Amino acid sequence: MLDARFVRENIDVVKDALARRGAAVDLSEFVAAEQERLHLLRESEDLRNRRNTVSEEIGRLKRAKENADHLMGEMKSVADRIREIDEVLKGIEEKQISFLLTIPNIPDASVPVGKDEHDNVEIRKWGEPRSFTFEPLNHWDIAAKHDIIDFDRGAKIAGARFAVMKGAGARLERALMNFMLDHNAASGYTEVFPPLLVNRDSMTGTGQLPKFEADLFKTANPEFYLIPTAEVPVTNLHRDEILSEEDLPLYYTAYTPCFRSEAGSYGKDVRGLIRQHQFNKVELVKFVKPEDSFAELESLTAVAEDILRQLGLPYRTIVLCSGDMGFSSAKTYDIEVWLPGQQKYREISSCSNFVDFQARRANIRFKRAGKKGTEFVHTLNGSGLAIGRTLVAILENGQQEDGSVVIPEKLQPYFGAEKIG
RNA sequence: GGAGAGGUGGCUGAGCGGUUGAAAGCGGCGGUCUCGAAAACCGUUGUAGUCGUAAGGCUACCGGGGGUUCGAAUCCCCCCCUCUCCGCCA
Repeated sequence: MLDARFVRENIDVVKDALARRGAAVDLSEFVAAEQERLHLLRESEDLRNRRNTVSEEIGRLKRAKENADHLMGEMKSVADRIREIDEVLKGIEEKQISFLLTIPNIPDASVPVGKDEHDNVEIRKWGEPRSFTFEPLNHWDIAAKHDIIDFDRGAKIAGARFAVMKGAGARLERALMNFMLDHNAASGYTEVFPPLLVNRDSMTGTGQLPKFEADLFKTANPEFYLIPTAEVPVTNLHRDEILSEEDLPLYYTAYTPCFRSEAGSYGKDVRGLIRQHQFNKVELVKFVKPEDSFAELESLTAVAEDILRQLGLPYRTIVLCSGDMGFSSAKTYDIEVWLPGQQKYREISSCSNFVDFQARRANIRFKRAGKKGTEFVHTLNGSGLAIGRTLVAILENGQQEDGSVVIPEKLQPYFGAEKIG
């Protein structure tokens, strides 16, 4: 969420920034409401001041056994007027907050301006896509050959876009989870295993709500939301907290299943493991001081990239253009892994700096030693990595002419074998 | 699921209708003392909004939301959370 005062004092900055995102937002109504709000706020506070003073006087009179009826009568009407104003004020504030909650973050100046994914800019590339002496298969064909992913039974027991991992497939899923967690922990991230169901406040804190309710799964009674990413519970770890300067930076890593209804994505990646309603992911989350956050984004992205290097999977890193970034992000790098089955780089990680956008929503602050007041922390996160897609990449990149799949060396101790088949 | 207890400042803990933004203690910060430190003593120590160039003023906040009242941390209603006991369960 953007700061109301910042918006009213920087209308043009906000307007320009949102235009770069392709979001044409009309701020005039907001600004008018803001003026009205400040006006009423002053009136209400003046009246309260009067009420406080006079009420004290009434107390004094009563203790002295003197009559205070005329003052009490006057204060009754003052109280009524305060109630009236506050009701209007409350209406304005609610409207403003729900408006601000739907305004996306301002892109950082270093983000390339662009309309959609075609305007993203590649900034790094690692590894060479392997040249095959045979026609490389899609992961679902490889999986079928070894009977390690059962899409049909996934559909039977749950529905479309659910899969059952089986035998070496299940084992590979587990091996990747442990490998990634160990890797991230060794990079200085504290491992956490959070709740997978969260309340509405948490979803609002990280920006999923109120705007993207349709993308989420939700329980009926009592009402909980299934997390679409560990970013939600882990970032909300410190919601409504004031951290001290020496606590920062905080680094967390978490494995969780992720649940996404992905409304509107139908027709895309209908086959295979790429787009599922439930998938596993290891996440990286940081809480940092504002002046460090862009350097912290670089180092976070480097940790995620290193996982792919350890696994020997070719990838490239792109910086998302202003029009393609997520709602809450100020700057995002996507890491894309090479998939021979598709002859394409596909997203396997998304690393973002949210600056103070989530921190303001979730009220996560810190206090500098020796300084008065508090500041919002900056939050960041990135996948490190999406497990299902990593598994896809291993199957497709490791496939051999005889149909077997070579497991990356660093993963073999976790997997317990050198190859599948 | 049933029964009970409770949620107050960084922490412990008083207050239960009128100088209470909140006693007291601990902690933190500054100072006196000391070669230095400890102890002791003195002072200070919440967050946010708003007005103001500033100094500072005002307003709000005692789990959250409503209500009663001239006035609420204190009274009433609803909700949330924590703890204890019983039941059930991995």
